[in-house]
Amino acid sequence: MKSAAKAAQAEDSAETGAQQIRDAIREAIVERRLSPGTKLSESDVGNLFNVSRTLARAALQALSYEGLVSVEKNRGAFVAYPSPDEARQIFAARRLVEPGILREAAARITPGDIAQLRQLLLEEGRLMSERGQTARRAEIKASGDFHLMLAEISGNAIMQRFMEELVARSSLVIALYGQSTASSCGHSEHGDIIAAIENDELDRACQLMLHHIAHIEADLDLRERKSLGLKEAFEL
Amino acid sequence: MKSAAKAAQAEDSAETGAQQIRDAIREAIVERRLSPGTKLSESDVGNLFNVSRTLARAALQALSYEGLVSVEKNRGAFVAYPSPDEARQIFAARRLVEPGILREAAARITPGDIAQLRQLLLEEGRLMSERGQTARRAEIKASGDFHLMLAEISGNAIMQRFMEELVARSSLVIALYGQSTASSCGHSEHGDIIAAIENDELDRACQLMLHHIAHIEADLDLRERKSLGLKEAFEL
DNA sequence: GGCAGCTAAATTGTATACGATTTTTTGCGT
DNA sequence: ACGCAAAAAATCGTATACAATTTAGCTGCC
Repeated sequence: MKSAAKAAQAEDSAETGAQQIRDAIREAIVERRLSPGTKLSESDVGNLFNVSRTLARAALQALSYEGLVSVEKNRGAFVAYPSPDEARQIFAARRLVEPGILREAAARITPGDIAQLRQLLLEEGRLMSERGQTARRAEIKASGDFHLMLAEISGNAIMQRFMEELVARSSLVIALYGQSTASSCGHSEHGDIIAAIENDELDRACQLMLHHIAHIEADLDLRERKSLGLKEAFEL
Repeated sequence: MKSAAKAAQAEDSAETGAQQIRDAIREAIVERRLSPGTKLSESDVGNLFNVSRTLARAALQALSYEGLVSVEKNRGAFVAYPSPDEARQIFAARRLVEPGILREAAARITPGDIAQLRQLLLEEGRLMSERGQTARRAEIKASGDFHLMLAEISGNAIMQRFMEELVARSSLVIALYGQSTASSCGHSEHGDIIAAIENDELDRACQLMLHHIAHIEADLDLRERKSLGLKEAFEL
């Protein structure tokens, strides 16, 4: 079993080629193989995937709707470079919606769901102890998948899609402003949340979730880095 | 002053022609000049706006991402026809996020904002008493603008965009499943919410908001209409 | 040496063209 | 008449082509 919680397209198939490209680029962004600010020219993307610029462009447009790339008129597309203010808004949004999602998920959670969550947690822990870039990237994804799975359990496809966007953008923010070496320190917190759900301590679970998000945010250094790339960079 | 709460593109200009088409079609959908299920072929859209299919397609793709149109592979784009279940999810999402938005908005609201909200309310009331399709459509939009303006006041652009999507899709749902003749009965409820905010009765304001959403939802008749278009339609 | 202005290269914006898939129409047989 | 099969029309998926804009490089002048 590969990447779990992806849901994929149960439909007849991969609707159009652009979707695949979009997904591939998104994955690369979320796993931080593409750094914020990297230029994604339509021709390059097209060549890379052996498709025409038309499809490349469509994929980039789609990613722009999700806030993962920003397209500037007549200048091109770049991996999004969230400002500190954007970063704050992203986490404010998560604090706003995740407790609600948690409540809805708890209301309809099944033993099978809990088992799956635990499995995810185990995987996450295993990756944490492993070495290497590959493991690190997988860990980043697994950490987000926990939140995504809760959204999936909640049964609300709209909130699920919204959470996918928020988690992806969070990854960008952490890549930019994160300080701690550990990609997502709060591994144990995930476990605590599951435990609280199992014990029907709903309010406590929400509290834990809020703390968890706060912890992630506390690890950020949200200060305007004005690139300082000219004189200042050599003045020290 | 025209449609208020639109924010528009403060940037240098209308980024690309596709955006304009997208906005025009979205407005038509939200104002219910386009009914759910209406086919939007790329050629027709292109001809209508005197642009190539390329731009028409881009606009439709964008609308598809917002959930306002659904594109079916090799079949075309249609104005979205939300299922009863989708409708429930849309309103569940609103119940989930709107109280939170309200809280954030209340925390940073200014007297000027309140004045604007009141103005919006006045306009809404004026339209309610007016006759004619045009007034009806303007009323629909004004009713949504109240919720949108709260999101704008909250200062969170992400939540604002999300609310824009939810409000637009709500309009589709109401068009499909709404029963009452009044487009949005709860006009007075908007006023009550503002009053509660002014009096710093935050919890009450949230309660009112939840009731307001519940009222809108209560006006829906969410039952699978299976088109019953052949025999059944004449058998009664 | 440095800067203004112009020219050329690269990149995006939009249109058109062609192949693939679906839908409709036509026509035949029963 | 009815149903079914094959052809025709319409529509979407993708590629290519051309125009417009930006960026980089260069020349010449100060």
